[in-house]
Amino acid sequence: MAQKNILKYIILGLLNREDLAGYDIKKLFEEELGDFWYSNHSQIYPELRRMEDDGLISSRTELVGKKLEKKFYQITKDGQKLLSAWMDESLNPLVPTRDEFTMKLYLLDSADHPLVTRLFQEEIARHEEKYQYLQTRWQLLFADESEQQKHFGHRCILEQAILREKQRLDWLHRELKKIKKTN
Amino acid sequence: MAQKNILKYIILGLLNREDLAGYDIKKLFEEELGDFWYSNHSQIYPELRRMEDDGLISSRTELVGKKLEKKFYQITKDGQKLLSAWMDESLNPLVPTRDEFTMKLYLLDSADHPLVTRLFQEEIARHEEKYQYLQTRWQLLFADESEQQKHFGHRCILEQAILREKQRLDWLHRELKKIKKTN
DNA sequence: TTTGGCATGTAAGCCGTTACATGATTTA
DNA sequence: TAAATCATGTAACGGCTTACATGCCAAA
Repeated sequence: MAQKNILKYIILGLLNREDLAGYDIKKLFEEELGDFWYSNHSQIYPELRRMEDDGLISSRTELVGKKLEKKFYQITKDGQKLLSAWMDESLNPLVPTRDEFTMKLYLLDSADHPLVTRLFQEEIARHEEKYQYLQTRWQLLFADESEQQKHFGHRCILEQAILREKQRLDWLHRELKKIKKTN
Repeated sequence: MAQKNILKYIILGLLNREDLAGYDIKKLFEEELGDFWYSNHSQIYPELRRMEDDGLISSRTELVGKKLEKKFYQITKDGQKLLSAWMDESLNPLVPTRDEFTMKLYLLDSADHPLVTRLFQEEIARHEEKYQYLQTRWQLLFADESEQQKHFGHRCILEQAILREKQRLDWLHRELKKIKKTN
């Protein structure tokens, strides 16, 4: 059984707000949700088909231009029932994070190891980049105060992601300083 | 290809410090590393076998009691080479977190929804429990100052995990307060 | 003597990634 | 008109979880 198929419920949740095509869902993951959930299109399309077979969603086709077909899905009554059951359910157990940086640090097993500094610098650089990107995005989307109240969910995710990066960076810088002192 | 087989390198890193049996590795994941890496024993044992077939590790058997056999693995020269190559390599791209709580919150799409408060309370409760557990563990292991200098890696992981839980809890409490005000 | 922990495996199957594949539309 | 983006799929495979399975040892 492996993990619960949570993607299914997330798709239901998205379709519960508006009709979407597979491509739209993919875009949402890339541009809005990706920091807390992500699926590739190669997982999305087959899932949509299965969900339609199961009667959780239905589809209609619209033309883009003259030939290109876009398949919009809408949630059904059954889908809504299943969605609200999931919403009512208690959360699944926390899955353990898998953090390659921390494991490397753990395995070096000493603050003196010559690789430690480089490891920190690499981790700092990648989080710095991400942090900058997220900040730019926030400016773009929510700097205008009239937008503050709208997009509750989107803002919630983006701000959480920004905070997470900031806290990570702070910790990394603190630890690196400590390490440099002892050497 | 999916993900890189990082478990392999972690096992190598562990065996590079001391000989271990599969069960010992399992125990390490459960008691020491679990917050930043975890694998089930059903993944560990076959992996060890493959690694031995590939000449990265070798094994010897010791008796526990009169009949029970325990298979200790040690790292080979080839294993050490591969380990140090991995250590020198740059980190793999960050994998996106999958966070069911945040997705549910996102999908409720409003601070007013009756489920929001319950959702927060549930998330707070589970992180509170974890936080308490981790704190107890720190006390147990590192309260004695003579232990402070030892176990660099273990302490690093435990303290990181504690900080993460604390920051998460702080955020949850802050947001919950905000939400209650607007209602 | 029973219970819990030690110790090592195998099998089925889902989740997710990577790669393969194709074609239309829009934009620079 | 070329490049980027829109749009939808399939195939192969590895990682990981869950469940099945067995037996020994130590401690209460």
